[in-house]
Amino acid sequence: MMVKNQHTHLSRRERQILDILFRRGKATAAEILADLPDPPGYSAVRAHLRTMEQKGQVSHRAEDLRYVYMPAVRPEKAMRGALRHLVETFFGGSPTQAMVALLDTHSAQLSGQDLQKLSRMIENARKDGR
Amino acid sequence: MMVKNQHTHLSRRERQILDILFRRGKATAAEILADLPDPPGYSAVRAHLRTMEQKGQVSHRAEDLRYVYMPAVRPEKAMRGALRHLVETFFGGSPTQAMVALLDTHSAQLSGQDLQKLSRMIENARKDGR
DNA sequence: ATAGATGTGCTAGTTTTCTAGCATGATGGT
DNA sequence: ACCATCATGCTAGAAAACTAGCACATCTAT
Repeated sequence: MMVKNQHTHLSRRERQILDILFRRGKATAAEILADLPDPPGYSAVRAHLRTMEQKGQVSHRAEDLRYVYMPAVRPEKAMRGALRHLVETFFGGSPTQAMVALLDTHSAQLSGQDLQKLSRMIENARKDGR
Repeated sequence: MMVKNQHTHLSRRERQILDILFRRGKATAAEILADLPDPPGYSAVRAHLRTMEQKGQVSHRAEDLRYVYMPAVRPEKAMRGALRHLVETFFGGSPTQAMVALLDTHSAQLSGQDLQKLSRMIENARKDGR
């Protein structure tokens, strides 16, 4: 049914809430509220969650007498979409450029072990490629 | 003045428009309209651009008798923010994971040459690291 | 010089988003 | 048993986003 970027329809608050859910995996209304920038009232958050559930963006289950919400789309899938969108928007569609930037801006957080792991992965990709 | 993610305040349309501007570098109202999903009227786009300019999100200059718009923040900077946000949201803050995913989902578009280049960069990073 | 095409600015209205407040039910401690 | 606490559902109003339409300016070709 070709729903487009899925990401570009969301309203401001919806996007913020979904991001939090992706980050945490799952969360209660109160937890979401705590993470929200320019936090509104508790009621507002719940109202959003309810409408988002209706639109099929999140789902909930009762747990310990309260609702725990989670994204309705598989994180894997959302991640791929976000990645593609970012590569498209800032790197002219070149994943290589994106990786270079990643390496560059986050180098401080990369351990020697991480780099080794990456190195190996890349070698494998090269072998597969030809 | 500690403006937060900058990205999370934007309204739906504003985000769409800014993304287009980052992708194209600069664009006229008509070009933006052409790229916009669920395209509104031409007037609506111009109105948005005007208010966005007031808010300091875009700037324009006259060129060939028409206005050409561009992002007001340096693409470099916006890119870093977007990258950080994505790493945070989907990869638990681990740039390595992000790179793995990138390698994974875009492998088809990566040439042997690209991979070689990456390999070299990573080697360099390792040397620097210790 | 006049009509058509294409651009801008501005205003005002509709629609969507966002929010608070109130009514209600379950739980747990005193 | 009762009150305080914390949850939910729902409704209605405020605020922001979104949009179209009109008036006017400039250029181009007839």
